[in-house]
Amino acid sequence: MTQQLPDLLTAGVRDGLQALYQVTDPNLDITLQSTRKEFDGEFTIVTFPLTRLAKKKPEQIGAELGQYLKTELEEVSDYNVIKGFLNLVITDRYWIEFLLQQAQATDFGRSPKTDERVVVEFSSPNTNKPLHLGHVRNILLGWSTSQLLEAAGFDVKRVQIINDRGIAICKSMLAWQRYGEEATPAGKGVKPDHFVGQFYVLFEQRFQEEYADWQQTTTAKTILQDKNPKQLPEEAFWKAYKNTYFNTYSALGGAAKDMLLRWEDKDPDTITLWKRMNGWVYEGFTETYRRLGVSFDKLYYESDTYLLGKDMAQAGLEKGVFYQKEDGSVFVDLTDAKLDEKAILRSDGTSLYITQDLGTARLRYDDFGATRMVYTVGDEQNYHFQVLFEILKRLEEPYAAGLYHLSYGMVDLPTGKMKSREGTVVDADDLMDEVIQEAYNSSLERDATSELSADERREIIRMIGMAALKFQIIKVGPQKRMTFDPKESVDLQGQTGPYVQNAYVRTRAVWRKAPDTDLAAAADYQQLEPTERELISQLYAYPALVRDAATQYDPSQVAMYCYELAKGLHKFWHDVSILNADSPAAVAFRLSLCRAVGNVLKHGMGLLGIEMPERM
RNA sequence: GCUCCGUUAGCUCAGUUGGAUAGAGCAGGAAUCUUCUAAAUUUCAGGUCAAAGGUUCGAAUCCUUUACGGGGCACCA
Repeated sequence: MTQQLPDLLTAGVRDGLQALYQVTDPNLDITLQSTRKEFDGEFTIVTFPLTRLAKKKPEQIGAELGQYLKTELEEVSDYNVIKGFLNLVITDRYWIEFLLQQAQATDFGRSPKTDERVVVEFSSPNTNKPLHLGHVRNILLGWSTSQLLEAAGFDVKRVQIINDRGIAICKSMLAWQRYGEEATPAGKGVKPDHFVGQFYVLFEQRFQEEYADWQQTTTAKTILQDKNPKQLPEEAFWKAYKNTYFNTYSALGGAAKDMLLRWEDKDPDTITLWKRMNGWVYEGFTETYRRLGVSFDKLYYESDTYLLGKDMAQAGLEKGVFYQKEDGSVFVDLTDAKLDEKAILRSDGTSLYITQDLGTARLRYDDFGATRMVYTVGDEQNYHFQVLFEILKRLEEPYAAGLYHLSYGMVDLPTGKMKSREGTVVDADDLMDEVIQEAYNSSLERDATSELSADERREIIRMIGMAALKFQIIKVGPQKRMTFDPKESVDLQGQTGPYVQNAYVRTRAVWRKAPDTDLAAAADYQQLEPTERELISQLYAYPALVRDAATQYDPSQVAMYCYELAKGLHKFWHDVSILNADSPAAVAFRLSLCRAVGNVLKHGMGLLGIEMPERM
């Protein structure tokens, strides 16, 4: 049983083609796929592409090849042919031995560890407001991908870069300084990151008031007349003009910019205030991360890294990858890679966003020696990462071949885009509260956990709510833009986290009832029921699925797999009796099957950061 | 204007390197709890895979054009 079935079968097909038709093309691509549910068998060979080589009809090839494989391979018990499809049935003996010998292993699905190191970046918030639904998708995606890479054998380091400086945090600071009256989160009883966010919102409000007043001045009226060539309606014009107003006329805008300058000059009072307010934010973030069940190996702060990368700019110049313009600015020409010319340093020699990213990449390599780096960042930055990776490649950085932008689509609400200015942002903490409340409401109709303590029940309800939320988000492929309805779409039934949890709980319940069963009898089990055969072949596919999902950086595949496996378990549960089965062999075998399925469900959901309760 | 991405059932989503009659869940109709947890199972209904053309034995999948939606095109981040 050392050789995997797909390899064994394709090798068998090659042998068969040679024996039957004298075909020996080593480059021949044999199409092997898993058999659809409505047909008998577990693996299917597509014979259409073979017609040219064998010079026979697909049905005939299927029949001849099927007979050959049935005779030559002990693992193949039967076959059937439908048009150009040869469906192969694997013997019960093979499946039974696989289940009892391999699928019971606690490390089933895990690849052997290598010492290849990968850095996964995710979350990377700004420090001016609390985390919201968009961050939640980023965090769940980044976390589950990091788990997936770990299961695939990599040594994973999880990091985030915290955008702790800049004009945004200065707005919150200014608002607190002017209107906060020395208030503190503890004093107000508000979660500290939300507290800071309130001042960010307050700044925006005051700024809008100031802007509205200013629009009545004669200066403003002149501007509206002179600088509106497209004849936009007044409201639209002012909306478009807002940035210019902030930067040129606004007193509040000026004050915020002054604060940023003082921060850059390391003014002690400004730094003290900055540290204090960021401290509040980190306290709040820590709590949110804890509830989400994620953690990091290292945090990078933009205040430490925003000047990095100048040495990379210098190195690039020396290598001739970059060039300097007359005004002193440094550029890279990527037009031959179908990208643009991109600035690396300003004419005054200061860094840009991309410069910083070059420096940070190098810093991570120096910190961890990672040969791969994954950036979990929204798809609006696709172009930025193309440019970044291309530059790093040209600089011949040692990790350049292992860079990956884990790009994901925006999360929309049923009402449209989330917009912080319009107050339509779904807050991460509120969202978690809501789903857990929903799980609680739902639990009131049941009594399966009534004999447990209040604490234990609360813990189970928390797990169910979080599973619903996480599964809902992770099951959607990363690159896809998704719609999330915070009220209605957190279902607890059907294709959901709790559905999978329930399947696991069933596998545990049956074991609680029969803890001392002698499992040795399982080896005597002879004939598989259809649902058993289905479950085992699903288990069989798990290790390859984890590897594929990891190479594609796609946790949604694991989510879909867990759902399908849970569905198989539920059907099995409905169709056959476990503890009251006909023979001791059947009881032992089915208990073993339950254990293997339970292990895989727990492992797979664990990769997604979803916990499994013992009861629910 | 240039460029990238998306469009599959009323809604939310799957759909492997091109393969069988395009699949799930929710919502709607109908059944199934004295038996290992009914957060389950079974069943009915629901489709011009955005549109047109092309390649192929075979296209939701690859190519071209179009429509609609979104992103990106700073010495911003």
